[in-house]
Amino acid sequence: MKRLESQEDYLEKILQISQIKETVHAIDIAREMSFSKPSVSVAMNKLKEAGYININSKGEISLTESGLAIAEKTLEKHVILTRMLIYLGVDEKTAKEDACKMEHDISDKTWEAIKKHAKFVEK
Amino acid sequence: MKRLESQEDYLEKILQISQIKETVHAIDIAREMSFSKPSVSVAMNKLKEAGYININSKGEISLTESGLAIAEKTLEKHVILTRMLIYLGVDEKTAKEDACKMEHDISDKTWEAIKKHAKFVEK
DNA sequence: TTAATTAGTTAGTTAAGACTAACTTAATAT
DNA sequence: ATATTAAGTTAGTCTTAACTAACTAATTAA
Repeated sequence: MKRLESQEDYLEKILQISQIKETVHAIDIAREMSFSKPSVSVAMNKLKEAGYININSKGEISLTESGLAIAEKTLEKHVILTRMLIYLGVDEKTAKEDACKMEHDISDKTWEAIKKHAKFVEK
Repeated sequence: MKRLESQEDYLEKILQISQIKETVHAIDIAREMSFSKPSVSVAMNKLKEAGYININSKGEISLTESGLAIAEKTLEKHVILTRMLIYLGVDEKTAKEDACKMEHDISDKTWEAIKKHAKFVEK
């Protein structure tokens, strides 16, 4: 089964929320992403089915090992791409928006190449 | 009306075909993009509706002024992004694939910034 | 001249991913 | 105790964009 762009976005957001909040609920995601509750509810069940998250009886959402791996990789892409675009002279808002779209399109090979270059640029 | 990723891909492909062939037919696009004839037929009618292409009685497809503008910009992004990724050490096949996805995500602001940097790098 | 191929269209299907409306259930406040 | 609010689910709708099946129309070949 192919991994989907929207799933990466949800997993990334779960990780981000978990970094600033004790527990993550569907409603937090809905608010953060400006999506409706049903959209998030349905998406969470798909992520659960796919083995990327667990949801306990209190509705608390946690990333599984595989979910965390995707979330971390996606977030890393987001952060570094944003930084690179800002470095190139793009304003922060635009940089974040574009990075958020680009992060899903970049293959592992390209990502390694970009990271190598980013490391060089950062010095 | 928001411009769609798939439309940019179609317009770019029409431009590419027109650069190597006298006339462009729906069937050429279908073959080039590995899409079914009906998919292309429907897509072409939407592009016509939107004013991006004309289709004459022989089924020959031509870009309008606005369609050409989008096609050229998209193709430019494709070419330069591919070149940049190859420069960064990505193999050609991967570079082309990733560039084809990324080209739709990049805002005008970011594109200007990247081009400026690309110009610098090319020297 | 009839048969076969080619190009294009129409109708209907599927899938992802958003939406609203309306429901349940649980917690909170009066 | 009852009413309200909050969280989550279910059902059904919409759009985009692909698909197959089946059609028309025009060209080409036997």
